[in-house]
Amino acid sequence: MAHHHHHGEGHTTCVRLVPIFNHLSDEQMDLIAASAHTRKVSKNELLFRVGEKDDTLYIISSGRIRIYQLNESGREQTIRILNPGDFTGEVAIFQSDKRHHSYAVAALDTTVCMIRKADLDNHLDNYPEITRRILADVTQRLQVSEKQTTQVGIENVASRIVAFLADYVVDENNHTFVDLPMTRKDLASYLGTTPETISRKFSALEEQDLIRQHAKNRIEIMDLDELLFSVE
Amino acid sequence: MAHHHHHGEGHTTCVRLVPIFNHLSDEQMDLIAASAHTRKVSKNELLFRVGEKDDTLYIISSGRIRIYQLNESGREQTIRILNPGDFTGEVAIFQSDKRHHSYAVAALDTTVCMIRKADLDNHLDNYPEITRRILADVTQRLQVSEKQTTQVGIENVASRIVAFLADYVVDENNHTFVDLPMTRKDLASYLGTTPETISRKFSALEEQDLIRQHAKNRIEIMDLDELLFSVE
DNA sequence: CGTACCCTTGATGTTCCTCAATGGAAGTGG
DNA sequence: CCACTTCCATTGAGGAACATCAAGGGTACG
Repeated sequence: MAHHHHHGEGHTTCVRLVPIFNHLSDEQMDLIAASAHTRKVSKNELLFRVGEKDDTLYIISSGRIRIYQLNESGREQTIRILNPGDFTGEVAIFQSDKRHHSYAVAALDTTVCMIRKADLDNHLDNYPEITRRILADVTQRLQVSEKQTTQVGIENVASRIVAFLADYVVDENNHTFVDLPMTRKDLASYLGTTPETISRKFSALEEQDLIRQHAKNRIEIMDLDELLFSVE
Repeated sequence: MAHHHHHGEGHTTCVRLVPIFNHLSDEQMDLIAASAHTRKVSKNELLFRVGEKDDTLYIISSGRIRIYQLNESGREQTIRILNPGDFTGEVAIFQSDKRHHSYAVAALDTTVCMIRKADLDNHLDNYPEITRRILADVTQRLQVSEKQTTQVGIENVASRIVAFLADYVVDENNHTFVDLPMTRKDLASYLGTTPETISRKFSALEEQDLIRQHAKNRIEIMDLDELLFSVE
């Protein structure tokens, strides 16, 4: 282990952070951490882009990564937001096509740790449970992605916004709040619409006294049930 | 093995059909087939529905299954079409929530073979490679699902249709054809639109001499590049 | 202190959905 | 095999939802 100390503590931290590894013993996690490398990505910097060859598993140590796709006219569809403990890089696992099909950009200054496929394969052989956990995670993501497709495909924008808000509510002192984890532009991209439409829908919900916009990204939900009902 | 012959040959057939098992030896596949059960589903019959508890892996032996979701107003979003050799049932693998989040309906008279989670877990323990292959498949499906989200989110209907057609082209005698694997209604559901809009877009493409509609589900592509270009 | 980006609101236009009517194909039962 | 029903596909008319273009003010950041 000692010869890896020059990498800093980041590896150990992020390996312990992520559910696919944290069933292992400390010694086992240290072994995995030893195979990891750290990369810092500044806000707005790309971690990878469409078409790039890559066989790396990325684990977010701190910060935030946004995964998106792009069409010919330049419009973005945000696929996923990665927070600390989340990982991506199924490209490294799915063998027959190792090119990225999405862009990954840092939404904040971010630190990721990376494990190369050769090392990961070793770990998977040694600890088959890791494969099971990755499978559980990817399966969960598939569910979320299919739900997103359905939302974008058959719900109107108001419904999509409300469904999104409902996923992010937290309760504080008998009040219900949502702290938006992204700008309206990014929210629009995630919900398959435009910032202008997001803005208008929020205003409309506020006029109906269903929500109240406090700070820019802090929204109070007056009555969640009523809000959900209003868009059916 | 002999005591399983009364199940018929279906099990063996479908276990051999599916890429997640066909790396195994005949004897190993026979063992897995022995744990499978067969179910016949008539056209338009549901295989499972939203909210049902279930811990089964379904492998399509023959026929076709359509997976879809439903919103409160009754609109359908088709998520996936399963053909022989395809499987579904990640619900059986992802542990924490074992309820279906989609409906599965037979688009044709269909035979599926089913493996229960307890048996599957056994197989996964005995042959870790199966987990890797399932992971590869789910990862691939995640890619497709994310692409579908992007299509539905930021492309107009004409683009979605053309992208869909491009995925299904086959060449015959110097002509390019697409045999639509479903009705326009189902295609509309898959593309997040309505049958009327599908119909109109096809007519428009035909007026531009980009396609020609022969039999109901047989479409000739006059020039694929031109067709792709026309919607950019 | 300026610049750039984000958010909001208005005016306008397009896309696509909804409702409705019709013709045709496929399936069903006599 | 034909009459009947049912579903599918097409086309039209109308309208709703949303995108686009444009301009304004607010805010963060160098």
